Amino acid sequence: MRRKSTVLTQQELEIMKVVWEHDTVTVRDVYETLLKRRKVAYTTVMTMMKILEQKKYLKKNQTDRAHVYRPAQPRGKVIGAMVRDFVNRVFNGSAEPLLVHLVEEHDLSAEDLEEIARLRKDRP
Amino acid sequence: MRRKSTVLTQQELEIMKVVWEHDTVTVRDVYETLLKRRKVAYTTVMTMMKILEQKKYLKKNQTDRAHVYRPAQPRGKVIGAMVRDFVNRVFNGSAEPLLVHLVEEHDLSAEDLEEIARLRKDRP
DNA sequence: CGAATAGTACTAAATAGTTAGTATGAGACG
DNA sequence: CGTCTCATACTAACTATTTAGTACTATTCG
Repeated sequence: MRRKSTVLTQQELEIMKVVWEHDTVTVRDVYETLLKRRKVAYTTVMTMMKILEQKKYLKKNQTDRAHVYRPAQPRGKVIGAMVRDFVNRVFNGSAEPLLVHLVEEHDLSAEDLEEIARLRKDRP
Repeated sequence: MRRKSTVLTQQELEIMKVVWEHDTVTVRDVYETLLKRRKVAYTTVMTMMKILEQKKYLKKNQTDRAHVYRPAQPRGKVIGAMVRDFVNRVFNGSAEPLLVHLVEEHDLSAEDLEEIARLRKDRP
């Protein structure tokens, strides 16, 4: 089936989170991790992981019995794309308004911000 | 049809952006604004606005000929909910990693951050 | 060996979201 | 007054995403 979304969809993200945590996984690994949180079928996880492979988020290599999957792209890059997509869609591409929301609605102190600012200065 | 998403979907957001810009709109107003950007049918816009009314994002009052819609919730509140949802889904609820992404991937200077921090200090 | 187990591929279908057509009615207007 | 225009309600259908069943193959193990 053709997929439209360029960034990860909700369920794809859930699976990628598990993959990034473990770095190297089988379908069973992901299945069992997800099962702890919610009911899901093994084949559902398999289907999603196949889609993720087609979309170049995962790569697999046949080790012995089961396929072994690993991330095809670093976490930071993928999440970064999601952030950029969100900023584009919701804030028409400008990050400042999002910052303001974060400061107002989450408990971010001035100190948090200063620390980030410091980090920014160190790596210009 | 039953809707699942609690926050605004992509197309719902596009329409709400137009509504917030104008504050008081008819279906035709929104339709014509959207048309400038992409092909869309009048009835499509109408359907979406009806859904938005059901979801309590819009309220309408029959003024004379056409229904007049206005936002049922302030922009900041709705966008804030979207930000919170995003932070929950992508960052498991913690805002700091999102901040780091914003700093690294968008062109946010240390000065920007300091200004936000100042704003934060003024309104604790 | 032969049954149970674990894995994959292929396929189907349910759910969510988006788009738009058709019927219908009320007011404008020649 | 009959017709044109614009608006709505209802409905249908398409696309995207998610979920999972079934058939088949290889491996394990008593």
